[in-house]
Amino acid sequence: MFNLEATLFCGQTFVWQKDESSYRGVINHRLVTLDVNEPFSKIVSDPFLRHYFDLEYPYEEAETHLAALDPALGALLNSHRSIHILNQDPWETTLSFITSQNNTIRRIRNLLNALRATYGKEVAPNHHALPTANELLSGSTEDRLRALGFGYRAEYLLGAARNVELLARVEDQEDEEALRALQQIHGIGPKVASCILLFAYGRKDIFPLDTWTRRILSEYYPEEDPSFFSPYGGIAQQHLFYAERRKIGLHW
DNA sequence: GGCCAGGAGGCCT
DNA sequence: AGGCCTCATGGC
Repeated sequence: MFNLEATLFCGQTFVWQKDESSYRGVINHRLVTLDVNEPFSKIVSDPFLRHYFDLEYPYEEAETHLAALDPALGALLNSHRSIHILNQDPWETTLSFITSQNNTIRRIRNLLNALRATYGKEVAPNHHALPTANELLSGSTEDRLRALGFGYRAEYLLGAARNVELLARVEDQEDEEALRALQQIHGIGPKVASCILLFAYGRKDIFPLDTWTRRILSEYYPEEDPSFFSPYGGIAQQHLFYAERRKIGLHW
């Protein structure tokens, strides 16, 4: 099928946790539990999960194209076979990546869990969904979000909630237009906008540039820019990032 | 062990 | 170019 472990823990989502027997995550107001030993039967047979895990996308085609660009990248793709780009909920992705800015993975997870527990619906015993934009606007204030530890990101979250209708239009916009539209939201810059497009809207050619991917590019592809990987920059970026994180043991 | 400075998958002014 | 919330981390 695909590499579930890499797909869930390559940095595109913060909602999944793993224990001895299962992967667990609340996505789109639903608790999903996958057996660690045999996760794919449930995924394949569930239309929502098929879409979430992007089963219909031709990854072989993309990976063949990328492998032809550079043998080292080809080897990487082969060893990861395959990282899928999730089709996540746009609003949840927006919350997640606004929270991620200038922050560590551990803290991002803790903050999002606090947001769930405080404002989200309990969809299963002890499992809360992320709050909807309306739930956040009706239940929270900047001060309350700061009290949870969001710091200066507090006003960004509320601003995004007030402008949630912008997300509905992205589906019909080209990449460049969508990037500009998302950045109209206070607190969403190029990096967060790119992550939303790639991880919620399946824009496979979006290559989010952050401190990690800039460094990776300058180290391994000093002569290139993200367009080198076009039209699969997002997929390439995910493999490069995952490999770099594994190399230094930053797995979470 | 305790303390503290710099950094963490940016963005705004 | 600086400042920003906060906190886990590593260096002393």
